[in-house]
Amino acid sequence: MVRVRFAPSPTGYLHVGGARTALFNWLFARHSGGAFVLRIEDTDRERSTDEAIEQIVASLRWLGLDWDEYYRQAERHERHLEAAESLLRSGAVYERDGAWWFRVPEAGATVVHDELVGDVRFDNDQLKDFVIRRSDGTFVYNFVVVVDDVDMGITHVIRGDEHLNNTPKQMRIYQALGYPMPLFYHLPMILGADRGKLSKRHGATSVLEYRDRGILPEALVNFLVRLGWAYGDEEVFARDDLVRLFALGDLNKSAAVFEDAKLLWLNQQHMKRADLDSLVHLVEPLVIARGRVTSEMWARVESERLRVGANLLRDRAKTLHDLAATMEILFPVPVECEDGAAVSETQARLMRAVASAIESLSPYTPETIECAVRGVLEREGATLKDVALACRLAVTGRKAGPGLFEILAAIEPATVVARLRAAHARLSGAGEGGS
RNA sequence: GUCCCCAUCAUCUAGCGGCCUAGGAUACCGGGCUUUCAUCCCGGCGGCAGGGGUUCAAAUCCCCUUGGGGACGCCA
Repeated sequence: MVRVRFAPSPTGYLHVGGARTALFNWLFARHSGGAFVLRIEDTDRERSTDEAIEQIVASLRWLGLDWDEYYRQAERHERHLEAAESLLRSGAVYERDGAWWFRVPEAGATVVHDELVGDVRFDNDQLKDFVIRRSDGTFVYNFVVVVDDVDMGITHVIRGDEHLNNTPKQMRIYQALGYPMPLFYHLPMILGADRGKLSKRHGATSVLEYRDRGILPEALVNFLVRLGWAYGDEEVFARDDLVRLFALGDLNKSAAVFEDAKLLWLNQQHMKRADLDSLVHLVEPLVIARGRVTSEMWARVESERLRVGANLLRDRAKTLHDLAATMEILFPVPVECEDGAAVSETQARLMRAVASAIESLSPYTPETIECAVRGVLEREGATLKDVALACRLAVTGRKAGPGLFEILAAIEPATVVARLRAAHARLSGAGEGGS
């Protein structure tokens, strides 16, 4: 039975590097039908905070990484003390200045068998005796991690590269306690664009920041898993695919740079594939948060209209915020025109004609709208190019967007007609002294 | 400084001795489609860090150099 754990220290938010470590552990557990344990490593009472725990939990939940067991390391103090006392009795540990020190022999070497990196040899003379229990009575990471991993039956320790140098110390503890060792996998780091340690100056590093930027969790998961793992030439993976295909043997051992461009592309890909109702549901609070559409207005628009609109608009959005911005036009709010081409008097007249032609259309569909508009154009001797931009601008406020007939059909006819007439009045009214 | 790890296009990667005059993806640049933008499709640009070996044959194995990263806490 596979048992793995993710063991963050609650000293800050969950960053994308930690999230990827958690993801690999979770994928391996789910792929193998094993257990995924979340263990909060809060033995440093100075730096651990409850807020950090809440942030980490919220991040994992948002990513969809569910755990089967949950532990707080600080709550296992009695058990740690018991293990440490046995080492004190056996002489592997001695007390000095109130702290408990683990004795490391100077001769020989300790070889770490890492399943990813291979055998790594550390000469023991580099290892010095180290503290396992502070003088305040609390225990130190290198000791408790071993006791907990053994007690929790962890079979595979999959963790960040920075722990490779700690592993020989931990191995000595496994040996002193007479415990069997798990398999070790030390993952390469995620770097910033300058190949340095990923930090704030590279942009967002917190998982929750990506949520707030309108990234879908499945897109972040897809992006992170591809930092160090590949399945042939495949790029876009649904969560189920990952669980099915993931294998530790396919992990890469070189560090990867985190770059936003591909994440945004993946986000678009996942938005294109997303269930429409879910997408509409996700974008609702974002639209309302923009301040122009109220929740009452949202509730009044038929859900089918929202689905159709979201479907048309999602091909043009990299993030949920992009989608929210364009979804606004589906509601009866004043249109704010971006700077556009000048609209001629002819175009203004045509818009009025279009408004009348579609005013009482039934059914009101892209096909019937196209038919009506083309009828107007034919009578007026104009082409679609003559009115498309003007109508689009009048109705959506933008120069670019979905096909004209599709987007007109997605908006309530009364709103469309009102916007066309308002634009006509604004344009021709100026010449007639205003009205 | 000491120790450890890593090294294929700008970036993510495929490659696990012959299938490689190195494949895919993002980004970028062209073209197609279209009422516009996007999606989509087609094309282009672009890489095995350098040097030694081993081998009939090396991106793939070994060594050195260089470069990058990490660890050296009574942090995790």
